[in-house]
Amino acid sequence: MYETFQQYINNRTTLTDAEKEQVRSVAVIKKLRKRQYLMQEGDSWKYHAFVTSGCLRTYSVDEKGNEHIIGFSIENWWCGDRESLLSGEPTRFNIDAIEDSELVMFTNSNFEMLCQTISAFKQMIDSILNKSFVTQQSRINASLSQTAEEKYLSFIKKYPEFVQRVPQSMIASYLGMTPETLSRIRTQTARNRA
Amino acid sequence: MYETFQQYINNRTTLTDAEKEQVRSVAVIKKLRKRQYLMQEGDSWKYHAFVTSGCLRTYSVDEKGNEHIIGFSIENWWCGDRESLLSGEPTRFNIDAIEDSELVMFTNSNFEMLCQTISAFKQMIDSILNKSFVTQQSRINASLSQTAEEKYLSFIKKYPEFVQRVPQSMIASYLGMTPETLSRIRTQTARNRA
DNA sequence: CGATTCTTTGAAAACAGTCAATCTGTGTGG
DNA sequence: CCACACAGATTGACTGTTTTCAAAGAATCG
Repeated sequence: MYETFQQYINNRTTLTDAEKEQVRSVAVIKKLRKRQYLMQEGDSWKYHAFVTSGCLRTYSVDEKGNEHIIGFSIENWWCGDRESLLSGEPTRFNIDAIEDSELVMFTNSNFEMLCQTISAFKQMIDSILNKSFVTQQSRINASLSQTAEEKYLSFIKKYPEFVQRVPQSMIASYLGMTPETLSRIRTQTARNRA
Repeated sequence: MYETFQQYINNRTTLTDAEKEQVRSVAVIKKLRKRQYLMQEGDSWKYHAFVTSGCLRTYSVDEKGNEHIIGFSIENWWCGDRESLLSGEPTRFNIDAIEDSELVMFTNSNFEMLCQTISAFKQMIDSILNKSFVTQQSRINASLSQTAEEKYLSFIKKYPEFVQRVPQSMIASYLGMTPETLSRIRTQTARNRA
């Protein structure tokens, strides 16, 4: 529902009614069924996508066929592939829906037009990119400095909402371990708490 | 030398002489001796720093005292901590010089002033942040999907200049392995080539 | 040269991955 | 409403990789 995206904007910046309407006029609603792809490896990605409901995952597939989850996107998150968007090259990643989902999408050219005409909009987007950068840096630091158990404990602390909604095997993939390892970590930490 | 930074700008955008002068007028040159800190854990970081010569590393130190290298910065790279810059919180990271180095620095407020007054400058900075984001995402994907050996081979392919300049133990830290493991990987791959 | 730093090597221990079997819960069709 | 199928989670035994600790060997710098 577009209302979710409107709320998101209202919480972050102030636009005039005309500007709000300008944004809305170029937004496209997209619905995805569970397991449906938003983007597949090899596609050329030219959008900015905002999740209003549901949950998606972005992942790569290596030569052995193993999936590696780069990120999850639930309501009020953006998703897509900046690499392909910037370079124009086909994407190395896949995005599919873990739950039935709804998105608000903008083509890149419309999105850039919005950024150029509405400076408050541009500022909001800049701020989001800055925060995403910091989040990624934290994840890199975590991957270097934490043990498997610490990674899991940090994850459930930082993203408790995902634990409920995302299969454990996908959380394992996001954390860079096998589902078996994560399962053993969980029984171990549960034992230690008791 | 400021000339290096001027060249960097010239290669990426076009500024009028007045704009160039405006940038130069707020730039501060900083020299660092090898092993000297640019930033220490707990500092509050309020700059944008560009390396004109030398080499620096950004790293965290965990509870056990182990260092984990988040990144290297050589000439024509930026360095600093966006997390502290955005949040105002003290930084979790350290930056020090691996070689005698020279930087061009801007306070955050001067830097924002430049972005606001010179739109070409702002565009250049936006483009850099976008590219950094993509680079970070690649690194996250690599950390999830590659074996230790693959990580090392990708690294020397992507950053051959670092291999010459940075101690192996620091490359190991950057790649998330111990120096011993990296050393063994190197002798192994050398054997396989022969 | 002497001191320091970095790299290599070895052996043992800790850790995570693989493969296979079993268990659990959910949802669907008969 | 039950039984079955299926996806996901757990467990066990085994293998392989990486870390740890310790010591010896290069390389670099004042």
